[in-house]
Amino acid sequence: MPELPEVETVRRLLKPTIVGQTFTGLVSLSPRQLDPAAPVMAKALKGRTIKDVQRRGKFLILALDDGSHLVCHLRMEGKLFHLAKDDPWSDPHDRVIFTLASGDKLIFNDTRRFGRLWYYAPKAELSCLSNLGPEATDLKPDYVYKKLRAERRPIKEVLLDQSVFAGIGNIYADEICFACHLNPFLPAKGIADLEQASADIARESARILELAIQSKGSTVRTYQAANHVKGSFQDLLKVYGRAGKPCTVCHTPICKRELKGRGTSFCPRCQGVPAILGITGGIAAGKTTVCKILEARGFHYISTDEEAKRLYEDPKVVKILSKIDPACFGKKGVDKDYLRRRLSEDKPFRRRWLTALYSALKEKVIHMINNQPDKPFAIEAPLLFQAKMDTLCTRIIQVVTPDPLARLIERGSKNPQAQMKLASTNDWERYTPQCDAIIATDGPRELLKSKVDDCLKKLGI
DNA sequence: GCAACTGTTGCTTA
DNA sequence: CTAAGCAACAGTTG
Repeated sequence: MPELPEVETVRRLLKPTIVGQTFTGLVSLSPRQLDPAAPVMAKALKGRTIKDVQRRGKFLILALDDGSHLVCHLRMEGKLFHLAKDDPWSDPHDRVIFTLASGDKLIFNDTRRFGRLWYYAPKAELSCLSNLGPEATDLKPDYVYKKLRAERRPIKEVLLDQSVFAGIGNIYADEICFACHLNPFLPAKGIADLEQASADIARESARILELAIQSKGSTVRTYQAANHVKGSFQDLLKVYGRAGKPCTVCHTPICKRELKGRGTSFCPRCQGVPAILGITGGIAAGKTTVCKILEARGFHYISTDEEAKRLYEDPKVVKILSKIDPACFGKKGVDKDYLRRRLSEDKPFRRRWLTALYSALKEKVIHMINNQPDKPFAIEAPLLFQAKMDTLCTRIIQVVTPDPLARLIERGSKNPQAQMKLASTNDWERYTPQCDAIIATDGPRELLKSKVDDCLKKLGI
């Protein structure tokens, strides 16, 4: 449970139960998490009394009577809690058990073993804290402005940087961006009114984090804190974990896409994130035509079919796909005939191949969008839902045509029946309920243009 | 059963 | 130098 409010909650719970208690030793069940190693730490701690429990960013600090310190970082799922003398608690994920003179124990429990504990001798510099910026609850607008002014990284990435602001993690970074009406993907220096934004960030960080502390932090996932204390701030979150649900302010569906490997939730409308339109539908429905119209309206166009073709030239993707079946790649790229046969004959192979391909495709599309976070996009994706790109899109438009076969013939297709048969695996009708709008491409082109414009207006874009 | 996802961070690689 | 990717690890969810 590890952002600033959660760590502060642990500190407040811990302090009254362990201050005044004296260490007698420790049992380490996970050697790599201690620095220095367990025997050295045990010897140093023996006989030391806990004077205070402090916090710096996401670090917990036990100040000891001789001026030495025990510092703890919980990382993803670490828990540090007090155990009364006769409590029979035991758990396979207990990593360090500190024994106390009273018979009580201090338990460090950590399923994923990401957490760390450091011991610092008296007068030693607490080096694990030395790169921390100011507390996120106590920011000066001037400082924020100075830090952001020359910053090319996306604003959310900067918020997560502990050397700039200490204590903000993924949940609260998203919440702060929402509260400040900031596009989290935008380079910090590219924010329109940076002075205003800096003041907003200073104010909202403190407000949100302190509110979260009052709620004893956020308890997300099914995770139950070992100290029996559950936070309730998850109920007050406006964007984190709410992808697909309506914004509490404007009712636009909350979107989610990756930034620096972290899921990022946001309200496209409240936060001024340019629209990402998903254009889907069956074969020869007129998706490209609609996209061309959108392009003329200022949208950047991505064709997932084109991008998928290019993926086969990307050495990284080839490496991943080769693992599934190396024989798919000859000396000169993909062996198309062989691949086609495998895809049609071998179901498990097909599933594995397509998931890998879709995942790479989605990553590529996200990359393209994030590189131009101030531009709206139209993504043509016949298999939008299968490739799980639907949450990426602020809105999804389905393009339909009454007679795709006729359209194929019109286009001069050599074997329209075969193409229709091939395309039948895309059962796009199944996904109609999940689309925000439907555009029929029958009728003249001028009419289509006005249909597209009406649709944009109706969707509030 | 497999693949993707998860609250963090720091080290390696391009 | 920066930026991205991965590793550390274990569990849950679709």
